[in-house]
Amino acid sequence: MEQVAIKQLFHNHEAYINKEIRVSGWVRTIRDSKSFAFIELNDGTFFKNLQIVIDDSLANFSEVVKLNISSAIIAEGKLVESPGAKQPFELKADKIIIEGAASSDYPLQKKRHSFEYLRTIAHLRPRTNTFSAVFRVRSLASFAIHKFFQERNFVYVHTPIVTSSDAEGAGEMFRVTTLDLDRIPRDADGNVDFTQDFFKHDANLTVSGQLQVETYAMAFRNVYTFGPTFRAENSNTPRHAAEFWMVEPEMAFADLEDIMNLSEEMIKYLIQYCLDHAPEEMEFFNKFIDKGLLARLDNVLNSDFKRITYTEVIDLLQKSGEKFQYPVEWGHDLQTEHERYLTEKVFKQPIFVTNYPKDIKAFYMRLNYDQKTVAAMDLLVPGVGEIVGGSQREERYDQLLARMKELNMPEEDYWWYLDTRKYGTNKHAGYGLGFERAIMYLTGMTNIRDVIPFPRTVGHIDF
RNA sequence: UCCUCGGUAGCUCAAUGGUAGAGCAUUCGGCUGUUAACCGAAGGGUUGCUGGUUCGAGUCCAGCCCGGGGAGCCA
Repeated sequence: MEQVAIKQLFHNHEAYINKEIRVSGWVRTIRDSKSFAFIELNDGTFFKNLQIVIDDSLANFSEVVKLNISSAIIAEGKLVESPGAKQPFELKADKIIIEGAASSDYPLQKKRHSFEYLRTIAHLRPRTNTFSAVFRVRSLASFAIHKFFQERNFVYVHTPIVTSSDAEGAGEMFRVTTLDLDRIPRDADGNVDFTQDFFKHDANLTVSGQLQVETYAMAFRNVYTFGPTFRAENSNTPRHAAEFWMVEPEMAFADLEDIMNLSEEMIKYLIQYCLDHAPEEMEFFNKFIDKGLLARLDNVLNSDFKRITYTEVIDLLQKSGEKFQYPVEWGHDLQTEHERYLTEKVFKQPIFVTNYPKDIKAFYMRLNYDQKTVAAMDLLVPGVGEIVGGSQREERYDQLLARMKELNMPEEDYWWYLDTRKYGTNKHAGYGLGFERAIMYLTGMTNIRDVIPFPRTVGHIDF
């Protein structure tokens, strides 16, 4: 007898109709009467459940109808057309094998739970509709990222997770050490003696693979990283996590315009891929999580992202007549309220804001000819905020070194980075995409903790 | 870290300073095509913790703990 995945049934049930098949999975719900019952079975391969019909001719009928939700069973029988309106077919089972019954204290009920509660049972929440949909989309989106870049001949580079220095001042870092914290070795000056540590040097978890990946762009031309990133910031918001994934493409012989085009194309590709490969899940999000989701994604697919300079944004905000809590002034970074006003009130679509003042951006960004701004871009989207941040890099050796000295950065730590500007430098550019923020945007989920299987945030490292 | 809202049964939520409740889940019973099935019954509570005000506190006050949202920082 053929073991069939429920996904196969939904995609091609004609091939199985009136045939004997075997399925296996977890019970989502059982509706029973005196002499017959319906079981909704989910086998993990598909968002929808298979309805199984049983009657009391089944040897273990009375035992089966008493099973609790999430019990694991194997069912054998004939796939038949269903008289019920809500499903085209169902399994008329003549044998149910109980693999593992779920005990009666199983915490998930058939009605809805709050996301807050589900976070406390992160090991069980993938069995719910919402999280099943979220994490299938997350999987598809990861694959789509690779597919997008591989189709364009980008080389995937594994940049290090453990690093020796604060790569770009991107944030507070997690320290990596094997030193005995109860007996920390000190040098003559009383500082921690890292020569006795594992690497004979202080070490941290990466906050970005950008500097390393730039060196590979100088060899392979177009490259990308896609991996975990760590920030030890004490930020407690629905958009921040201590461990998250980032996609960082880098292109040689490319400028700001090129990476804006690339990231716009990438976002659209991601959306299209998920719509094509998880239509049931996307439908579910649209119906239960975010009513305007599909219309919004459709709008994104069919429009060009707006591009506007920082200076124009400041002008626009100042002339808007809108009351902002924080003053709008050239030289200050845009506040969340400003970004929201732009994306949600004015443009209602993703926008690139470009050419920020150099003093509010990172040292490696290319200085524009006005000497005041750098060739940077942020992609802002309604509801989520900044989803992509990128720039054309400062490829001029003297210019880069001068900027590093201005910021009192230890030149000797960056000798290898500076070398790229000595040996065949060229204009190049790249960006970072916050993968979880992209998932939030794709699904309509509003908390980053609900798009990471086991989220790590300040004070939380359960599971 | 700051601001703000909240914490009542396993879950989702009610309860004017005066006997702590419902739906779902659980257990038991009923029901011949259900669709978060339905009908009946039962069990289930130190109302986050500590202290205070009061004849009387789930409700008012203070401190603490935990959670949500907003801000900062960023992706």
